[in-house]
Amino acid sequence: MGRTQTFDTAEAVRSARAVFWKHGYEAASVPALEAATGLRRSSIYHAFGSKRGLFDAAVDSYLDEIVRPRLAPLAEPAPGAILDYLRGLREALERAGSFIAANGCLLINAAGAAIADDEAVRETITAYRAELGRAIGNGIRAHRPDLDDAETDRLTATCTALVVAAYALARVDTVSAVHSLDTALDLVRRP
Amino acid sequence: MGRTQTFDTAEAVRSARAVFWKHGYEAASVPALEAATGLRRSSIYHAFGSKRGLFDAAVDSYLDEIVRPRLAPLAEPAPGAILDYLRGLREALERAGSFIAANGCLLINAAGAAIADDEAVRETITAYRAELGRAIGNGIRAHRPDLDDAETDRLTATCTALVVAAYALARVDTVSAVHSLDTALDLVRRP
DNA sequence: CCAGTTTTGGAATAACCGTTCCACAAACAT
DNA sequence: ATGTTTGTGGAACGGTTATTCCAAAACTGG
Repeated sequence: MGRTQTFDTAEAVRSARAVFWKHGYEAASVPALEAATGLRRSSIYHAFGSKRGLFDAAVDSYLDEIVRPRLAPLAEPAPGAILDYLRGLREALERAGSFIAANGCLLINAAGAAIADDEAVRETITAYRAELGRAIGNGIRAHRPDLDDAETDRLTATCTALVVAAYALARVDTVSAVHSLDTALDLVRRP
Repeated sequence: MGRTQTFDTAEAVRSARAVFWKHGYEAASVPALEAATGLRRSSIYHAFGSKRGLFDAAVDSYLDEIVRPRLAPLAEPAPGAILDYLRGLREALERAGSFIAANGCLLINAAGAAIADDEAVRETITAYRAELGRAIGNGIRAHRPDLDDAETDRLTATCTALVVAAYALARVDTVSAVHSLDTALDLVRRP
């Protein structure tokens, strides 16, 4: 073996994730990542290979620690889960201090940025959207077993798009973002 | 007076607009803007003051020449206008070579980028979303006079969000983007 | 305790960023 | 034709970018 790493990798990635989330990939400078993580350049490059490597780790961390915990309850056939999900997101978007209100979604932000020119990033975002859609579909099926397949699919597509739209505008227009989720809640509850 | 300008301002802005649209504000370098417009730095800075000044001109041009012509037909009480709008957007998103398919919406891309930290840009995007929502509302009222106010508002909000979501994912996931518009068409046509 | 291995601190790199400046070219007013 | 004003070409600016390199530090297996 050799010298042992003095920092906690997951914690460093979490700090870097906040920077990427707030500023986007291109505007997140290495000095800013150093400051946030408390690491020196050499440690970052040694551990992650490149700024891009750290970003990839941040995205994985984002999916595992932020996205999936939020979607997890939808996997179970609980009728109220979809409402809880939408209400939770709405509350997060409305709470002024919250990270998600100030910065939206790391991956949906990336979808409109230069980093999305990268094929691997595009695939990650596409897979994320698919995962979001499946989770919402599960939630809707559990809440509205009365709907037929076509109606379920339509409501799922609508609801997922409403969530995507809320994320896309979160940083810029809180009112629209929250309104988007209210509409989703309305549609899901509708007789 | 003095020496006359040798280039067409509107044409230069159009060229710059394409660069900002494709790469986003921060990733659009001044050399790239020089190459696209055919101007030298000095002419750009003389005419627009800064990279940011050129961006603002590009945004105005985007609204006047791209967004508003597309929304204009919705201002008149034509029942088919909303369907034409959604179908036109769908077609543009699906056509592989189209600029909008490759780059989405200049302003919605900006909403998730670092430039959105600027208050003036946020206001522009908020106003744009409002304009989009009003236009879609007009189109829906004309197409579905049977709906009451609450139903009209809900359908408008849903439809606008579906368009925003389509734009947000256009660069990354054409399938989802087109599906989002199909869902909008479906909802608008629904009995 | 020493040899081997890995991490860390810090300086150095070259390329690029947006912006400024100045001399020269070109047009209009007189 | 001359003086004045404005646009253009091109070099130069300081600052920042991501990345690399190397020597010193710290740990482990023998």
